Amino acid sequence: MKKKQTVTIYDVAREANVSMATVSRVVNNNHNVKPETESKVLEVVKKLNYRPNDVARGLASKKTTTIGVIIPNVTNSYFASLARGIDDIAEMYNYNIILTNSDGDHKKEMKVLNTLYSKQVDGIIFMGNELLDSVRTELISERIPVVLAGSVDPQKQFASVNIDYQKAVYTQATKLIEQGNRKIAFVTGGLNIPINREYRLKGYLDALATADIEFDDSLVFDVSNINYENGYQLKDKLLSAGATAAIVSNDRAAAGIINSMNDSGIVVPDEFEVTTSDNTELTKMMRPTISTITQPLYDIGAVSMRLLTKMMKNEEVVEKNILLPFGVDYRNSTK
Amino acid sequence: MKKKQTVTIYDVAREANVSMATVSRVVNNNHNVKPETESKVLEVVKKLNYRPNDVARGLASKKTTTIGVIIPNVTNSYFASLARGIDDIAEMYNYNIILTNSDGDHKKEMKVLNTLYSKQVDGIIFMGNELLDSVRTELISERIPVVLAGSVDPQKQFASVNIDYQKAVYTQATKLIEQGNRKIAFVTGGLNIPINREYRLKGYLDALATADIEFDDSLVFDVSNINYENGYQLKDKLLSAGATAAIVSNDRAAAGIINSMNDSGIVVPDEFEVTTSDNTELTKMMRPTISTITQPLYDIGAVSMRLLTKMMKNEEVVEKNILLPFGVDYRNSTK
DNA sequence: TTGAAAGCGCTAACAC
DNA sequence: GTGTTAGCGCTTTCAA
Repeated sequence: MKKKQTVTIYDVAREANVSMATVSRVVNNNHNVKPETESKVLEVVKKLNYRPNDVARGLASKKTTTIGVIIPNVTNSYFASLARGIDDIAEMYNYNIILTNSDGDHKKEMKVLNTLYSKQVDGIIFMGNELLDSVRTELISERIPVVLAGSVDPQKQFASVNIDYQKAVYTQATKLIEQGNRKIAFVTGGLNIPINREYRLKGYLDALATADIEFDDSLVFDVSNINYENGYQLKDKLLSAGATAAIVSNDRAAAGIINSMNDSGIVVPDEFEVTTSDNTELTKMMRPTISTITQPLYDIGAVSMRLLTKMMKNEEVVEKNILLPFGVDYRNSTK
Repeated sequence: MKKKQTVTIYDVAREANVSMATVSRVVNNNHNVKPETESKVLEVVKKLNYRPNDVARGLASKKTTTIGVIIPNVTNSYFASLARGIDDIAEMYNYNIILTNSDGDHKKEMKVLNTLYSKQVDGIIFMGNELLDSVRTELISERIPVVLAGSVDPQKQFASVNIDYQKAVYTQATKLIEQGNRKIAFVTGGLNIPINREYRLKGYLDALATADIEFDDSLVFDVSNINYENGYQLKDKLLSAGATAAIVSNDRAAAGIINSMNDSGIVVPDEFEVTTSDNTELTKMMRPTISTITQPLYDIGAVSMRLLTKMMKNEEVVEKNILLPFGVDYRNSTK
């Protein structure tokens, strides 16, 4: 397979009897070109089937119109939804995304950042549960715009787009309390992670405090690798801790808990209530359907990308830590 | 935010008292360099924190170590799994992927292909249900390697990685027939799509023929936009056509059918059996769990990428249309 | 084993 | 409004 012979800006210039600079102006919609010249150039562009080489452009202009997206795992529909929002807006602004999976592994994050920098990306959207110091340092080292999407940074060092997780959990917990639950389990994927420790857990604690319920730390379940299987395994512990409801921070884990309850004859929601937080499609497909925080996942991605375009173009950014509105849907896993 | 001052190969050369060519050789692991020279250069590289500029490299070498991945929708876990396999192998071979969503829209596919070509990608992995002629033409026009992942091309014009869909459906249908079903619905997302028309449907017909059951076309349900909701709506039609089982080509649609059956008191699998084909996580989370073809999704992506690396390096490719082994898992949506 | 030098295809001053 | 020209940072002959 022989590679196609490429048509360059020089070929167009020669054929149209103008200079390369003029062709460049036309191709880049620079208006300082006489209409007749422009149409002549355009004609030749079409005739020769000229397509600008973005790599050469990138080298000359130091802009690649490519951004890096670091995602723990595309296979996780929470992140996939964000990625979709990002890509759509990127396309709208003529950017492309280089997508890389990190598995939330800091070594991989470091490595990936380095290759993204080598590729001269114009900006970075970072998703991850945690921002290790080394990664943080690396992230600012190149001095290109960075936005955290659906990922919190308590230090607020970076621009970010999220919902108010603390308030969301507070709302869920309060509702469960109003329904008579006094022992509500809090199931989370690692309290070492800021989003869980600094926001979700606080929302839970706030609700308890408001209702004058004493905090019982045996009701906090810190499941480091939170997934369906681990959720499924959790049933006995939940029950023996005396919990009558659970606030879960991951849809698949919530599904696991519900299935394992039902599989052993415990009726959800009558005997045990469950709420979750991502509103992935799964929450509607499960029986019972799962009550959940409704996060605008696509929008979090979309807004992140929009914010990044502003930063890349040095436009004014009024608020760099954006909180999008959220909802709480009560479905059939709660009374 | 001022952009960081960049260290170039020239800086390293000067500081190490060698030529740019030598630095280039060292950085690229070209072995024709005296060990002492090499270590001296490496030292300076480290000291100056030199990082090669891939854009400049790409311009000079005409290789970007970046490939384009065209995917209908990352949000669909079938494709997300493929994408994950692709990215992992890409990383292993030091490639990055530019990911773009096409929604299976041919206009978008054309547009995206053009921007990928502008970005000088070294290869393309294409996913999509259908290969329109215009897209086909565009796909070969640039003469760079292309692999279809989880996407068939009856004309076998492109390299591809798939499973034997015909045989898979044949296996499922035969099993349902053995269990006594005579009226088996075939639910598919568009017979205009080759994979459904040329492979899946044929597998279904083969099974009927083998069992000497006459084909009844009122049992074929052509749902163009196949998803959970449309599956859910299908129940009445399925029942009034007299079907006692359904072979569905999409997990979410199968979930919809099952939920709607159960929601209206029809017991799956006792009164109606369902099989599906993607083995996404959902099939295990549903109650009843769904019997399904088990496709090695991750591997399809991984093998596609591996194949592409071979093509990009002009290595010999023994078989360009790869069929990976599949299985059929019988779970609780069948007797 | 090393260096010199010519590009790769484009943009961006700057000059006219 | 248009052209000239000097790079952008690197790879790759070719020659030594």
